[in-house]
Amino acid sequence: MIQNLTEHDREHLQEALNKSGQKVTPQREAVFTVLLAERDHPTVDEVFNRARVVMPGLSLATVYNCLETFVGCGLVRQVNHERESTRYCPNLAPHAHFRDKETGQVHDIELPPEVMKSLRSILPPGFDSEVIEISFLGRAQAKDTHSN
Amino acid sequence: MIQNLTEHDREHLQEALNKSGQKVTPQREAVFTVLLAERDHPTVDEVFNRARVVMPGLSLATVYNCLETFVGCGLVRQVNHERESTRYCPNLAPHAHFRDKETGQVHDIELPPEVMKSLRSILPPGFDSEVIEISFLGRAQAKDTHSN
DNA sequence: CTTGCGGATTAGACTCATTCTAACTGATTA
DNA sequence: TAATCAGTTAGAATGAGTCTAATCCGCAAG
Repeated sequence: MIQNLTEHDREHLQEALNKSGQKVTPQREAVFTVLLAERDHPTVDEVFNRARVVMPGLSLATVYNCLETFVGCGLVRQVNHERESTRYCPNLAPHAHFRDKETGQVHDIELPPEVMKSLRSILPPGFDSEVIEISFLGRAQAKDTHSN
Repeated sequence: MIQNLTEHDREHLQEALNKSGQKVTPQREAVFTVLLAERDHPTVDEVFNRARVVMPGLSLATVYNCLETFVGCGLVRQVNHERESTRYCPNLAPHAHFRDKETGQVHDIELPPEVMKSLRSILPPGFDSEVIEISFLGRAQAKDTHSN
């Protein structure tokens, strides 16, 4: 069931949008709510279907727009795996993604700072990187703790 | 200019194909040759255009087929970046990819074993991974040493 | 030989995630 | 009230990749 945003999350949304000169709209709120409600790295279609329950007139194009906006102002991250549909993830802490070969589920894997550091250290001089993407493919036997 | 395969490379191709019960064909040879000739992570289209010079009748579908076959028998790796066209890379040593934001060029970054190890160590128990993909996005000022 | 088989190749149709376009909405400003 | 402008909308367009059905070709059996 989709809860409303907490006060804190609403502020977070508003602040991020305002900072890049954009407004909070009912559609953006709905999409953001969906993302926070079930942190299972949904595809655009999944977000669309979940959000439609709450806002029937919502269009797919708007979901694309909202998500792009959120990515642009740093509210969510895109997760790409091979050429599958892009997924979205509201976890902003540095983390890698683990994709279960069998279930297709995506799990967040925390990235300790020292690992980040050792990764950055392998770049030859002259290479300056802003974004590092790390993804594992394999099997997870874990009884689903949290699939963030 | 596209050279022929060296004896060594041809054997490598033949062995890998035979091992998975497939044959060396002129098309596969042409595609493999293109991949080895310019190790700049070409897209399927780029491979197609380069190979056509040497083999005019070659079809795009065949290039897709050949590349898929090669990936299947471990001859080349796929390189995906966001949702851009898939690129192909004949470098089999463990390495990460660095994508230049400006030029779009992809560079290989060597992955020392200890970094691989530290990466594997961040997986919680129960997570078992076969493939690790690491990609950087940023800017490289390096005067192109080698863009493998 | 020549026939038949199976893997490989081919052209073109198809799929489907994503992007684009042009019209519309609704809040805010002049 | 009119003009403006960001945001939304439906549907068309795009384009990488996949599928399909026909053909090709090398080779083993007759």
